[in-house]
Order: sequence, then structure tokens, then C-alpha cells
Amino acid sequence: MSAVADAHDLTVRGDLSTGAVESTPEERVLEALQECVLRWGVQKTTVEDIARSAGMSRATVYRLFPGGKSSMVEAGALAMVTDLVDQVALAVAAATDLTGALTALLVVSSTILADDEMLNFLMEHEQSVVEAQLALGGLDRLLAAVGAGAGPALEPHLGDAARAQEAAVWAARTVASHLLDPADGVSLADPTAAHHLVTTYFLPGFAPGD
Amino acid sequence: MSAVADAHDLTVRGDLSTGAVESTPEERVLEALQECVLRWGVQKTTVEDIARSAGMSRATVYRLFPGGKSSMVEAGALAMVTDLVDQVALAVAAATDLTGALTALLVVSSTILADDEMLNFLMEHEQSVVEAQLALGGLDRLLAAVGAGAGPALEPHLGDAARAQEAAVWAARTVASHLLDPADGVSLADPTAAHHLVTTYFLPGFAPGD
DNA sequence: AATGAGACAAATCGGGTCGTATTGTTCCAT
DNA sequence: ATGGAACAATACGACCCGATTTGTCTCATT
Repeated sequence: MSAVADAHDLTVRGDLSTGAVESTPEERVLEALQECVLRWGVQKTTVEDIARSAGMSRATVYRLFPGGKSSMVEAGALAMVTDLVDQVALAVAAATDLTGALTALLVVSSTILADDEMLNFLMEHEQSVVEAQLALGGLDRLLAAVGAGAGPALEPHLGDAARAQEAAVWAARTVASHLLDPADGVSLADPTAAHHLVTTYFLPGFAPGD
Repeated sequence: MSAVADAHDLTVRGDLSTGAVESTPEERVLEALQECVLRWGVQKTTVEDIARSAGMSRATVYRLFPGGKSSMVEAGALAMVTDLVDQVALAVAAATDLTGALTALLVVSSTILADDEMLNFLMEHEQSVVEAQLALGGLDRLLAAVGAGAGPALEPHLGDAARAQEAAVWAARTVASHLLDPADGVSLADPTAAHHLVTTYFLPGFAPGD
């Protein structure tokens, strides 16, 4: 019923590292959306703009995304989150100890967000669009996604799956808080700052028993 | 120049615990503002409404608050924050150990916010007003105020003043995050949940050395 | 079978106007 | 020091209007 339920399969076909050699029509639409948004912003981008940019007719775009522009934006956001979670999970899994894992979680997610062209554009020119995505439990879903995606990678160092997920959500909440309110000169993308934060607030509570 | 700089002295004269026996004209205006807002919301409340409710003329209200309605709202918010910080500092100071102090900080602040009639009303009916106060570095100032107000009360258990303030700001950020996004069924107003959070994430990092 | 082109009503949006309510200031009487 | 009144300037809401956009549909094309 909700637009979220209509989310399409955004699985990439082809090798990401070598650029999109093969991509689904849905992906082409999302790429077109990104192009248009970076040029004119979300509000000024029309479905016709997207269709033209994607090299297909408006009718086809509507066939691919029956929900219209809003569903495309939602799908785009979902794709970004999915990518983010995947990369974070990868970085966390590569860590050898709990400190490194948590630090990686903070640094990688913060770095990705700080370097994301689309997100930076929206935060600067159309912050309301970002807020709209986060409202109505959007942040909850985001945090839950991070917990579900990065939690398991944290489990080897914590044993308990529930504790791992809790820690991941907690870290994600921290990143989100600092992202939406950069405030104090602390940047979690800085490995030193992140490490300090982890060793000060996170780590000790987990190490051995409760 | 800014409306903040025009903030008036809101010191209460008389005993708070026995109700306002004696109050300044400014306070009467702020009380009137609260009455009107709870009835009609911020947007629909006019200066004339406030003056009538305060039992004085519109001219007098403008003499007291040259900045108009916006400065009254700002002064009201400031008063609320001041009260909050004072009560939190009091509760923190009453704690005998670090665990109790941090837990009190979370529980008392969360409880006050959760029980605040005005804040609940605004969050439900005029969330944009709250957001407007938090934007433009408003949250930063709020966090700094908590750090400055409650930090010293934390110092006896931490020794270092800078560390105490850092911890207070961190806790405040946690409360703010959970307030703006209640999400996961965790309520920091619940002493058990707060205690769990403190012992898990906060405490261990501070106890002895670095 | 999938796509493009076009048509279509409905909804949305930006701009413009207008009358009213509110604002912020001022003067004067008490 | 306060209230009452007046005042211009402004903000606001309601309304209308034309243009754009949306979402759905049909039909021809490949």
C-alpha cells in the first residue's frame, strides 16, 4: 500500500567497480533522476525531465515507477541507504577487533555521507527534502537498516546478536545526530576523533561480561 | 542586535515551590503567552491576545518586549531551558556517584521534557515552531547550556572540568536525539533503561584513568 | 511484448489581486 | 508608568487565473 512497499528491485547487474556495464531500466531512471536533481533540485525536476534524461518516454517511466516522482525519490534514497549499509558492513567485517569495528562503523558511514554529492546538494539547497525522508519514522527505518545490515558484522566481537545490533543502532544514531547537527567541531569522519569516542563511550561497556 | 541579545531578565522573584507569589511584568506576559499558546497555538496567538490575557495593554507589552511576539516566544523558550538546566543540575548534584549522576541527568531531563505541557502541545500541533527554535544553531546553544549548567555538577565525579562538560553535552545530545526521534521503545525517562544505557555506554570509559 | 507518441481530465503551482487583521510606533491623558 | 487611541506599513488569507505537471489511457510501431 505504501510507496515503500512498491520499492523495486534495485540489484545491480554487472560489475560496480568497473562502472555500470549493464543496468536495469529502473537504474537508468534513477541515474537520470540524480542528474536532474543535481542540476535543478528535486522540486524543479519533472517526470518529463527524468524521462528525457533517461532516454525513454514518460509512459515508460510511469510503467517502471507507477508511484510517480515520489516513488523514484524514495527508491533513490533506498538505494543510497542500501549502498551505505553494504559498504559499512564490509568495513566493519574487515576489522579485527571490536574497537576497530566500531571505529570503522563511525568513520566509514560519516565519510560516505560527507562525500555524497547528492546528499550535500540536498542539505545545502533542499534540506526540506531530506527532512521529509527522515520524518514519519524514516530515521527509525534507517537506523533499523543499519542495525540489521551492520549488526551481524559486529557479532563476532560481541557474541550476542542482540547486543551487536543494539551497538550498531546506537552508533548509527550517533552518526545521524552529528550529521543533522554538526555542532561541536568534532567530525566522526576523522579516525582519531572516532577512535576517541569509541574508546571513551562505547568499548568499555562491551569488552567482557555485563 | 539579534533577538537573543534582547532576552530579558527572567529571574523569578518569590518562592517557586509555593507558586508565583510575586512576579515581574515580564513573567506575567510569558504566562499569558503560555495560556494563549496552549489554547490557540503559537501561529494563531496575537500580541493583543497576549496583552488581554496578561491584563495589560498592548503598548505595555511592546514596552516590555520591544522585539514583539517572536522575542516573547524566544524568551519563553529560554526560560524553559533555564528551568530545565537548573532542575537537572540540582538532580545531578544530589547524586552520590557517577552512575547515579549520569542516570539522573538522563532521567530527569527526559522526564521533564516528557511531562512538559507546552512542549508536548507544540510537538503535536506545531512541530515546526519547535524545529525553528532548534535550527540555526539552536540545538548547539541548548547543548552548550546543558553542558555549562550540568557539567559542573558532574565534575566531582570526574575531576576534570572539560571531561565533565563533555559528558554532559554527550548525554544531552542523547536525550535530544531520543526526544526528536522516539523510535525504539526505549524511554530514557525510565530509570532502568537509563541506568542500563549509562552502565553500558557511558560509565566504563570514565571511571578511572583514560 | 515492449516502447513511443499523443491525447486527456484532474491536480498542482505560481502569480496576481483584494480586503482584513496584525504589527510596531507614536502621542496624549491619566 | 500605564492605558487608550490613532496611524501607516505590513502580513495574511481567500480567491481567481493561466500554465504546467501529473497520472492514465489508447493506439501505432518495432
